[in-house]
Amino acid sequence: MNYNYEHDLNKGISVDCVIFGFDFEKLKVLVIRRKPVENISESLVSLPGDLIFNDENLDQAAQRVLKELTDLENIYLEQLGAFGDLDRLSKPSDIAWLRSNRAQPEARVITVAYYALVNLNAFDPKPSNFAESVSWEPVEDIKSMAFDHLEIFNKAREELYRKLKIQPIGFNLLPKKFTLSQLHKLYEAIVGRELDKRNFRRKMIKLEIVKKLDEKQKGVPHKPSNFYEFHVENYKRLVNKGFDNFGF
Amino acid sequence: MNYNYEHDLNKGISVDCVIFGFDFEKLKVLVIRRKPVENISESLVSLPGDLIFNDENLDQAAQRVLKELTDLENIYLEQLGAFGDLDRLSKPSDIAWLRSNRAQPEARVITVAYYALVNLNAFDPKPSNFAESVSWEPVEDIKSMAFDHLEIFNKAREELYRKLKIQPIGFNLLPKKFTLSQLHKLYEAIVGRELDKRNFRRKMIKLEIVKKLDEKQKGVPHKPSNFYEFHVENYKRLVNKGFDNFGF
DNA sequence: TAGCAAAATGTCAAAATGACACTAAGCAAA
DNA sequence: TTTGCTTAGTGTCATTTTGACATTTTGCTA
Repeated sequence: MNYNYEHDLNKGISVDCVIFGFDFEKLKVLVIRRKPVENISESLVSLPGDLIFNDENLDQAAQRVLKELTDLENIYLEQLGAFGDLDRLSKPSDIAWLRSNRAQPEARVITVAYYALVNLNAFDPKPSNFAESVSWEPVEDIKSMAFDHLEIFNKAREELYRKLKIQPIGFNLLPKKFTLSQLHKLYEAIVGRELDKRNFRRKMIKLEIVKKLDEKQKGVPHKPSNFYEFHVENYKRLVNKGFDNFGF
Repeated sequence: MNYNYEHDLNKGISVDCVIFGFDFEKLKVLVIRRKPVENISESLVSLPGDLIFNDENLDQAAQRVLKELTDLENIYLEQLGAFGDLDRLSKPSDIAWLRSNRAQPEARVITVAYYALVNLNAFDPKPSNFAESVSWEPVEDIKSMAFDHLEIFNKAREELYRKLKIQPIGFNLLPKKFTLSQLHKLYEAIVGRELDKRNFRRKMIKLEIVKKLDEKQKGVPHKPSNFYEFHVENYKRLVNKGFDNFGF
């Protein structure tokens, strides 16, 4: 799984991935802990990321690196942007790590960040390479990260929120069959506040992005919820077109 | 104006700028023509862009490069994203140019693109460095560009359109005093189709992003238009908050 | 069979949208 | 001085969308 000996490593460019998952309760983000170095005990979480190869596109690099560190693959990653501040690798604990992990630890490195939304239950992350552990952390618990990853993470959250306002969301985060309550919770988790249940359902139904199925929850100690699935046609159309504001 | 001997050039990372301007008629984009090399006569236009230095941030690099090539400065540039496809520098005419302009013409280079909207009349671009000429071209006339600049340009136009839908626009493209017809034309230029005049005015006024001034056009052979200015407070608030869809 | 828990549903007033056509003002030419 | 040209500016109405709000339904469990 280590390609370093077969490819020409680009020592000035890395990729980092912000992977959001949803467990029907909270919005979470996939983070790794790096294997400890020297006598540095501090162990900030980081986003999965690494240097790119010179013979791969940025998108491919993101896919590869994510796979190498967490074993997740075939995830639709969207680019968030490039981060290249001069001080992005300047925390003492990060410098120590770079010294023991990089051929040119002092090199200036810019990173291209990617983000994705996934159905948390459909993936089973496993740490490898320099990742000691991988875990899903509730987004609201993330207070600090290695490198400039907190900045990247915050940007990704903003982007997610911006996206939510102009197109439907959830296709990649929910199972094929889901309930409107689950979709509702997902939106609330991203928006960060309560949304009126009736108005939410009305909107989703009017936009025709969901189809009601002839199947209900079973074994729940309350009125069972109806299952829905996404109306793929309409969903995609709205992703492309965006919700209309003011006719344009 | 050539910093190359004072700074450490990063040979793997460049920046490119998509500068949109508006002349009250058409939406335009700032392009340069490179000084010709060898016996290559083909002269595709390009976006102003060049390699970055290792001691500057990406944002700074974009500002500097834009200044060096076109003499434009103090422009608020927003990042569009990174472009790093393996074949982005593979057109024959581009290879010839790289050979005569770059220390490592075969090097893999990714670029970080920026875009901005400016009041075309407030700037007077002047070519320098490897730019032979600089000009404003109507966006609809752009059919091909050097490198992968057409792809970058198209992405920038999409981004501009996306932006228009969720926040007010025009603050940087119009003079301090402007007429609602000018704003209307600007929107039509970006959206690419006609927008109902009355509904447009109603919306702008209701959003309170413009303030009516006590001043009219003079010397026009028709009913003079009233001048307006932006309501900075409300404008900024809406830029941050975005237009609401569905309460979130 | 009583109680619990979450699902599901409807109404109404207010605001926003979209479609649509005529009058007003200033200048220029006859 | 009158007529014509050109763009600015304005209002209405029917329809749709929003936002606020409370009760009933269903299935399970004790």
